[in-house]
Amino acid sequence: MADLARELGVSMTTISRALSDHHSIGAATKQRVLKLAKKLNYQPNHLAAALRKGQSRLLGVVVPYIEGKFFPSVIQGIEQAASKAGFSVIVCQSHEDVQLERRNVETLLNAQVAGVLVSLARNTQDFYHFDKVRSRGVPLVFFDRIPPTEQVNSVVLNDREGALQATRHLLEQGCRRIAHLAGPAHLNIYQHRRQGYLDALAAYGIAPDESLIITSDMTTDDGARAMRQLLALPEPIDAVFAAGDSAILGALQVLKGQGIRVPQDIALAGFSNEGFTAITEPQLTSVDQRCEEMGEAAVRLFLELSAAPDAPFVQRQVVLQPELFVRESSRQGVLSLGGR
Amino acid sequence: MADLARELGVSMTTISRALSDHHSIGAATKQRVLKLAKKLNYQPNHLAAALRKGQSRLLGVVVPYIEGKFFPSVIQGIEQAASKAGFSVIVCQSHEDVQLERRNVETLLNAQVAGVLVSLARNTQDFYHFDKVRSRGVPLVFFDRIPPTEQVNSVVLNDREGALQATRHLLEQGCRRIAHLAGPAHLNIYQHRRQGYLDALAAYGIAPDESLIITSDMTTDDGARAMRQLLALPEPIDAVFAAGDSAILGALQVLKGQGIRVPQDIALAGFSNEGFTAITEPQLTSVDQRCEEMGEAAVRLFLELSAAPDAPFVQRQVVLQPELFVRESSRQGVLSLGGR
DNA sequence: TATTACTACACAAACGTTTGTGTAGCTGAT
DNA sequence: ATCAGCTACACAAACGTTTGTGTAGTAATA
Repeated sequence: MADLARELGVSMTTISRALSDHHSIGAATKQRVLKLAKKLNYQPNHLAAALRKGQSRLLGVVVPYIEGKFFPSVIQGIEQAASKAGFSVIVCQSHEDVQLERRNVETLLNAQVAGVLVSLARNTQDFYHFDKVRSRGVPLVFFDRIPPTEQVNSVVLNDREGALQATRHLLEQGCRRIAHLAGPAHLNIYQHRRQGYLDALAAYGIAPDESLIITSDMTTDDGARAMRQLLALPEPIDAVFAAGDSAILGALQVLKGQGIRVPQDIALAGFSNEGFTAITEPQLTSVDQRCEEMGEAAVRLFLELSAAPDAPFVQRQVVLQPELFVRESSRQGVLSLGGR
Repeated sequence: MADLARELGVSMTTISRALSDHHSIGAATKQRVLKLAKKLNYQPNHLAAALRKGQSRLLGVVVPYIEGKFFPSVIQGIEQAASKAGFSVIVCQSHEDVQLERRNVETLLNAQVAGVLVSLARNTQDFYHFDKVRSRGVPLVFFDRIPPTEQVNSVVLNDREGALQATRHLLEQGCRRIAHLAGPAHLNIYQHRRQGYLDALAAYGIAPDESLIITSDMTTDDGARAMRQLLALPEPIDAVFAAGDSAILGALQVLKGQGIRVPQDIALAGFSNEGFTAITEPQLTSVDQRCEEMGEAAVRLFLELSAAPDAPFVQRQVVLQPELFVRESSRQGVLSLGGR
């Protein structure tokens, strides 16, 4: 900047204001500055600016992990929206551990991020570590896995609706004894998916049967275990809706191992629309989570918050609508061909 | 820091040096400073330090994308090793686009990252945008997809060895007409995999047949297309080795669609050991890439480089050994059962 | 004519650290 | 007695921006 100022015979103030399009700089001067900046290949030092302004162009993201489809896709969406707004993204993983989550939040604050986007770790039950974020006036947005009670800004999928769609779909296929593989109840998403399952049953006048609802951590193994348990029931089931695709995959593997036909004998539906749902045989019906939209929405929310830094807190929540992808594991055509 | 200095009646210099364990500060003073810092919950402003030192505790990473298994896992490894060394990671995607890659590198430099780790975009053919990184004295490490000719520090998989193992395995199963689905030749990895394939054939005294080598972008569709092309050959093949798992998946789908038995009629092997290789039927044999080790190695290399900032440039390369995961799509037991 | 308002710019302080240089007292070797 | 080499600390200048305040000159309004 000093070079530019010297070259043009103006002060650094003028340079700075010209570059940031300040109103008190004449259009002609702005042009001259911009042109010379390009010519000298001037690279602004964001660090200095951040230091002075107490705020950087970095956006901090904390996720439990970045495997599978969901979180990478959300991050993808975040990245895209953020870079459009001139922000860079810094991603941390909590590895499903509150302690690491706390450390991550500290790290991000120390990096003077402009905002923090968080999806909670599985075992996060208290939320004091986020107070510091708020008290520093840094916009805070939760996505997907959000604190159950706290007053926070968040963007979530309508998990209940997704589960309801999937379960209703199974009902429409003629299934009546539908089991549910549920996830840890203290995570909002699993709670809502379970509720959607129950609501769909209720709409068909079916009383919920607790022995058909199996709660676990939703891994493939958990799904397999649960499926075996369900097969051992005296009265056979005719469908399974799982709150996650890994679990339903485990279930599918058990069924195939025992020669039980899917969907003819038992229909399956999962949640997340993971990549492998289109690879298994039969392909798995699943609820798509609008991952990228979720990322974009989170960034949008952040931008709104940071546009009005000290506006009084108003809780905002964006709710995305899921979409059911019907595949072979539950398809009607196949069911009727199965001659049930 | 000013608070600390005032409280203890010393200068800020002393505080700063005490905190960074400078030799010219007495042990007693250091203790006092550290204790008070903890008590007042002093949070260092890394930005200011970075500005002053011209270097932050951020590590920049540029990858083509973060889907599938490979890059997320590498990033995982990077993250782990970096945080152990007190660095945070900032990830950018080039989306396989040189232009974006260039922009990403600029962004990272502007963020004053301490180092840059890069895996090249598919269409990156010139490397001027990395000169700026070097000229600023910022350590630069390439991983997996590296510039073919340039003198650079890098960590790569022994792709040739992996391909050789896979092809030799197919040969050991009795296959003799083995096709190869190759990737873009200007990317080192695909070149080496192709070479490994050729070397394995040579070791068995088999002359390469150009009509059996099909080059593409290695998507699932590409794999399917290639498989159809191979099936149309006058002389039938008995195995396919693909330089990527997506392509071999496409091939598998075509084979199953046509009722051709795998591995009895045609054996398959892929590369990457993607998650879905254990889900398909039959499960797919594939070469594992040691993703996390690659990330760790890249960080280690970076740390070495930044430990000796202005040492004369010595090209360093870490070569990781791949591991072949043999699964049903190529298993001997099944082959012999197939009665060939 | 006086007041206000706007344009166009410069001065200099601030952001929170790090670090080269300076100083003073002390120890041990020459 | 002198010098070198240590320890232990303070001063003040940097790092590259942003921004409140000040100062002119010009135009519009009262």
